[in-house]
Amino acid sequence: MPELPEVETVRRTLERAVVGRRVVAVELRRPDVVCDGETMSGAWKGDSVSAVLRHGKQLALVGERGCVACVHLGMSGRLCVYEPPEGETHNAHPPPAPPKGRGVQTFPVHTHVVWRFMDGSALAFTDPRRFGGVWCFTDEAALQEQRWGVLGPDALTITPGRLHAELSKTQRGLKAALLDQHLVAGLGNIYVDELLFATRIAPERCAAAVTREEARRLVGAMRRLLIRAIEAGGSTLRDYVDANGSPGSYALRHKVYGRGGQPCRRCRAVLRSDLIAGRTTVWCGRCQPGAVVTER
DNA sequence: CACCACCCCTGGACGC
DNA sequence: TGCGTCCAGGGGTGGT
Repeated sequence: MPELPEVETVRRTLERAVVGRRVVAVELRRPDVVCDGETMSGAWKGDSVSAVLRHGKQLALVGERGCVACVHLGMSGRLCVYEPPEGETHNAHPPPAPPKGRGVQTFPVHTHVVWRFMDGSALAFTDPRRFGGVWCFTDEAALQEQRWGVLGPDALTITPGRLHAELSKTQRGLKAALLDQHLVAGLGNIYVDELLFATRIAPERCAAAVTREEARRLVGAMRRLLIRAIEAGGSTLRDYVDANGSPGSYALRHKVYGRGGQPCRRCRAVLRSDLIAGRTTVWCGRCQPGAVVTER
C-alpha cells in the first residue's frame, strides 16, 4: 500500500536515522529479491550513508562513495531501523517485535536484506509478499538512467503543463493514466481515487479530453492531498509503517477509498464501486459525473 | 497502442 | 477452533 506519502514518510524517518552511519556488512538473506546483490555487498562495505532519495514510490540509499541501493517497497515492504540490542531505544514506537537477546538482533520473518552499521544498529528490508525489491547501481547517474529516468516526473513536482501534455497523448481513462508510473510517479490506487474525488472528475473520463484548466486543478489538488497525507504520516491500512515502526493516520481521512456503498461525505449519494483499470475504484456518481459504468 | 488476463506472494477477513 | 476460499494490489509480461 505504500504510495508517495508513505514512501516519503519512510524517507524522512530514514534520513534522520541512518545518514552518516557506516555500513560494516550487508546480509542478503533472500538474494532473489535483490538485483546485483553481490556487487552491493562489496560496494557498501565500509561506506557511509550520505543521503536517502525518493522518486515516486521508490527510495534510494546513497553511499558517500556514490553507490546506490534502490528500494521499492511494493505492497507489503518495510524498511525499519533496529537499534543495538543492549542500547537504549529512543524510538517512541519501536519496530514490530524486535526480540532482543544475547547481543544479536533478530528480525521479523520475511526479512530479505539487512544493512549492519558500525554502531551496532541495522536497517532491515522486510517484505512478506515480495512484490518489492532492491536494485543496486554503481552511482546515481546509473540509477537515473536505468530506473528513475524512465518514470514520469514525481507527483509532488510535476507541472500542470507537463501533466496536460502527458494526458493528451493517451486515449486511456484518466484513472488508468494517473496510475501509470511512466506518466507521473507516485500515485497508487488510494490517492488516485481521492484525487479524482477532490477534483470532481470521473475515473473513466478520457485522459486526452482533460482540459488545461482541469490539469491545473489536478496538480493543485494532488500536491495538497499528498502533502496533507505526508503530514499525517501516510495511510496505514494493513502493512504500512515508517522506519520506526509507526503507523500513519491518513487513512482516517479517506473520502472515498474503501468506502464503496457508503454515503458520499459531500452529497450523501451512495458511493459507487467498480473495477476500473484493473483496480477496485470508488467514486461518487453525483459529484464526479461522467461515463456510466455497470454497478458491481 | 490499449486493454485484458494472469502471475508473483502472503496474510487477513469471512463463511461454514 | 479450524480450515478453506477470496481478496488486496504494484508492476511485469504475453496475448488479443
